[in-house]
Parts: sequence; C-alpha cells; structure tokens
Amino acid sequence: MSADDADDTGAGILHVDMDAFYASVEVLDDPSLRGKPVIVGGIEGRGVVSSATYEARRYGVRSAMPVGQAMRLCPAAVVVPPHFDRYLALSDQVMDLFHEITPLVEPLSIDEAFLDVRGARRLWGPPGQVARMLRARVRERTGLTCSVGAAATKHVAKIASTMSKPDGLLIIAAADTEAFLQPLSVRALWGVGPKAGDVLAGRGIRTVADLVQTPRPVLERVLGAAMADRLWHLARGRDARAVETERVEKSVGHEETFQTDIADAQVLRAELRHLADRVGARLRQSGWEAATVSLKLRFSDFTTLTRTQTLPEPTAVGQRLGAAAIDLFDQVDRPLPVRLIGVRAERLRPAGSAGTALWDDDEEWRQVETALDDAAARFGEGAVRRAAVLGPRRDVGGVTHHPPPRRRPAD
DNA sequence: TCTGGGGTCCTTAAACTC
DNA sequence: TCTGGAGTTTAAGGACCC
Repeated sequence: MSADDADDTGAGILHVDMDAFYASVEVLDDPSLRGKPVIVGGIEGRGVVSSATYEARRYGVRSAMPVGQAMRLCPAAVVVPPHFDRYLALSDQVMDLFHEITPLVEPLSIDEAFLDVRGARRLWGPPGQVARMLRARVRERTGLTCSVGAAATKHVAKIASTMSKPDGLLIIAAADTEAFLQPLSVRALWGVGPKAGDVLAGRGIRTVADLVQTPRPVLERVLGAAMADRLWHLARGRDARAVETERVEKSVGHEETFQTDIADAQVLRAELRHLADRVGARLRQSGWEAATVSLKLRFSDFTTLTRTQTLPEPTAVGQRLGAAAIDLFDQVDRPLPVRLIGVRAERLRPAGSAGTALWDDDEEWRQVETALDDAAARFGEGAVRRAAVLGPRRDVGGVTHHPPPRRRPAD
C-alpha cells in the first residue's frame, strides 16, 4: 500500500480491479459466508473455479482450476454457482462511479477498468488522491473492495494493481517506472503466459532486467516479431496506448461443454442449432451481421478443432448461422465423442451494410474503399471502423443506413 | 471429482489477385 | 501467353486474458 504522501508525479493512468469479484459479491449477498473459503464455479460435473475468496486461495485454490481439485485442496470450501446478472449489475454500478470521476474510462472486463485522470486534477486533485477517493467510494456504494494501480502507462498501472491486491493502492511515479519493472518476473508482463515464460526461461531470461539486456534480434527469433516488439517496449516502461473509451466487438459466440461426451450426430446438430440461435439473437440485439461462421469441436481427448465458413451473405439469422455450422460439422471427421461444441460469428458488420449491395456504382465503391484505406493508414483501422460504425444515419444508394445501438459494456 | 465460457491477437500456410 | 513475385484474403491453430 502506497503511503498517503507517496510521489504520484506523472502517474495519471489508474487501473482499478475488483478483488475476487464474483466471490466477493456472493459474500456480500450472503453474509453467513463472510470469513469462509468460498468458491464460485460450476457445481456439477465439469466445472472450474471462476473466483475464490482469499480464504480459499490460502489453500492453493486458483481460478480455472477444476472444482474437484479445489475441493481436495480445501474441503471446507463452500461452492456457489455463479450469478452473472448480479455481477453485471454491480459492475454497472462501479463503472458509473468511475464515470463520475472522468469520462476517460476503458472497461477491460466485467471487474476492471483503466481511467485516465490526468485531466481531472483541478476537479479531484492529483492521481493518488483520486485513487484514494475512488477506493472509498467503491467501498461505500457497493460494500466491495478494489485494488488500484496508478502509473504513467496502462501496462505499469495494471501490474501495480495486481501487486497491491487485495484492497490495496500502489502508485508508481513516472520516474520510478524502470526501477519498478526491473526486478519483476517476465511473467508479470502483459502477454507473457506459461509458454512464452518457458521459452524465455530456456534462454535464461527470467526477470524484466534480463529482458532489457537481451538483444532485439534474439527476442524476435524466439518470440516472433509482434511479441518481441511489444515486450521490448513494455520491459522499458514504454507503452503509448491511450485509454480507449470506445471498443467494437469482433466476434460473438457460444459454446458448451457436455456433462458427458456425446457421439450422436443428431444430438450434436440440435445443439448447434440452439447455440446458433443464441448467437443470432445477440447479433440482432446489438445490430450486427456476421460474414463468417466458425464451428468449434473439442473431443474426449481434449484435442480441439475449428472450421470456418464464409456465408453467401452476412446474416444475423440463427437458422442460417446454424445451417452453416451444421454444414461445417458434417464435413469433419469425428473419430471420438465430442466434449465441447461451439458456434462463433465473425467478421461482424452493421446490419444492412452488406458490402457492394449498397453501391451499384462500382466507381463510387472504389472511391469509398480508397478513402477508407487512406483513413486507415492515417488514423488506424480501429478508428475507421468506429467511424463507420458510429457514423450518422444516412441514405446510401437508396438504402437507409442505421447507426447500430451502442455497444454493450464488456462482459 | 481433470481441464468453463467469453473473448482478442498473432502466426502460418494456402489460395487468390494483380 | 506464360511466369514470377508481391500483396491480400481466408482458414486453422494456439497463446493469452479475465
């Protein structure tokens, strides 16, 4: 926990992360659980731990762990099924509270967000003060605790909040950034998981300091160009990414793991239709159509395959999505029973904007594409996509082009 | 009582276009 | 007309995050 008088110079990016969010909400709603090891997760069959109170974590319980394994580690734990609607309601409350402080809020997931408070100084004071006020408000309004990292960049703010957990605040002044990062494990860096961690360890690269010493070509060889470039900058405290308030989703999907593996193709096709209907409903709700559908199968031995199909025309109709998914399904070899099946809609676009159908004039279409390419080069693909998505209603080639509804908060 | 469900991004290879 | 090559699009798989 940073002291009240800690130096917060240049630490205007906050990362706020709710502590053991799902589990904390369950304790909030059932005070008899307070002080006990609580696990939120699937109760029956093949569930894993979504969230666990710190009392449970003391026994080694971790998220993504099979519930059975967690119970072996902590037999006294109480297992509660998740109540997503309730988490969403609390999440909305907390995000609203953030917006009282600054409009520059970037929700990262249901329980965390970045805030850019550099412009909030005159209203609320320096970042450290804003962070303390925010933590107090979250506690007062929701009864939940959160942890906050304050730093000059998103990346460092995120690491700081993780290190301050639970119920903490860690401020890293801009000038202290590199010294703060140096001793950390490379695993602390965003994007370095078990695999990349092992690859780096195999090269003797264990800490951020080791990483900084490593020549760039070596990193590129072992991690690939994109990852190498990112890490090279992040390890030096460089992260120019702004806090982005708008984000556009790129895909929508549903998948299901069965209680027991299923070999019956009819049952599997029926499940595909059901999943596709749900995907279609969500697409329509948010005003999207999908240009491609992908099928996901996981077999009893846990091997996983995906197959993708471009649709004749973009759609949000569950039946069409389902037909495409079943078509893909019928084309794959299935040597083993199926454990998981999923349907995902990809290459989303606003409903009613189906490609050239809007333009009968090829020359005009070509000009539009050229203009979009130029804009993408200047402002980035994301900005162009946002502009296309959020632009005003207008008539194009006799077809009314509706702006789609606002994007739902990240879930 | 092995391994969820929601996603994003990257890499690689093949197919296609110019 | 054939060929080569560059660049783009599509598809598949995998790492990673919460």
